[in-house]
Amino acid sequence: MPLIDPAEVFQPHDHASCAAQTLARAEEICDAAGARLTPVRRRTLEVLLETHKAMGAYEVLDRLAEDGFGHQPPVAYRALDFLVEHGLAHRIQRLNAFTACTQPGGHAHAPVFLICERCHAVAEAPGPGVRDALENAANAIGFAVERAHVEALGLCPACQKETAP
Amino acid sequence: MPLIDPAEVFQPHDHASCAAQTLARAEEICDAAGARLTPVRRRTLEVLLETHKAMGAYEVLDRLAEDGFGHQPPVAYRALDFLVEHGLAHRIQRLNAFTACTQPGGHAHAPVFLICERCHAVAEAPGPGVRDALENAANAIGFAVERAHVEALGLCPACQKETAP
DNA sequence: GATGACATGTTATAACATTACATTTAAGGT
DNA sequence: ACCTTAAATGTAATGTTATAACATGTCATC
Repeated sequence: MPLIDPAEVFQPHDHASCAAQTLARAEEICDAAGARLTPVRRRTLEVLLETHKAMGAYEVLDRLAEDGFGHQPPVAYRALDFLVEHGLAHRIQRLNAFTACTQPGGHAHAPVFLICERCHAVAEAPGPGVRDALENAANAIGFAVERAHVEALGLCPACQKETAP
Repeated sequence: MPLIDPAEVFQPHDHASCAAQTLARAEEICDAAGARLTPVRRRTLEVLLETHKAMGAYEVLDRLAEDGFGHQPPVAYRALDFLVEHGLAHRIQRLNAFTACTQPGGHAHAPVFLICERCHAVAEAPGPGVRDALENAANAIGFAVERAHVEALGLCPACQKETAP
């Protein structure tokens, strides 16, 4: 039972509850892993959860600084790294930016990212099918995949409607 | 008939001929497209072709400067952008770096990249299977994919042997 | 030989990321 | 409670990657 359906990310939804539930789930995950969701880390996740767009580290940093945390880059990068390590956020390579995980603990930590070029929202689609295909392609030449980044650029359902007519 | 088999990239091979053939093919492609493979651009491609590792823009820039071209970042970025636009090179998002295309004109311009974490070589495997799986995952939520970056990290065949025993 | 499109050179700066070191905080053992 | 230690945070300095903006040069075409 995903917290939010991938398709809903691109549509208006009860975002307050979407964010609150994800945050609650994040706390459970940290608890279970014996990891500490400290104030900066928690606040960083809250900031990322405000939007489904990816956010740059410096934008996060500005927000943290406003809240009284340090205003040097490592403050943001450390918190973001923690979140990524624990599967609570993802780095979007294509954008050099970060986004809160919408499925923490979900689909085997191997999502594919769908990045809308018009509204800049980022959704996570289930990755297993794509991973399998990738494994096949790699195995065919003897390459052993450890992890993969799959990022698609295109138009989300809502923006397709806006653009076409 | 690919210029070089993906698997060979990770093994010793006649690299001089590999590079020369690719360069020749690049010239044909530019000709056919009415694009000009000017001295900087050609030299940039030659530099990338020296190795199957991805190369950062500033490393390329240094090489160009040595050869008497300008030594400001745009010199390298413009040449690299040209090569990428014409399918003669690829940007590897994960590494913020560039690599010469080993299959110019080949497998529908939709390769998946295999990045060896030990020797840092980058190979291109045929992407269609992966693209199809990605299309399926995206279509399921109404997302229209325009292009995608698929990058796998792991160990190439040669480095698996080196590491295991 | 003027025009216009493309390509290159150069300056400056923006945007993203890390190293290194000092200080504080929290957890566990005695 | 107190000490020890590991983890987390703060801060300064710097490194790396990328682009904007504008000037100059080159070349094909008319």
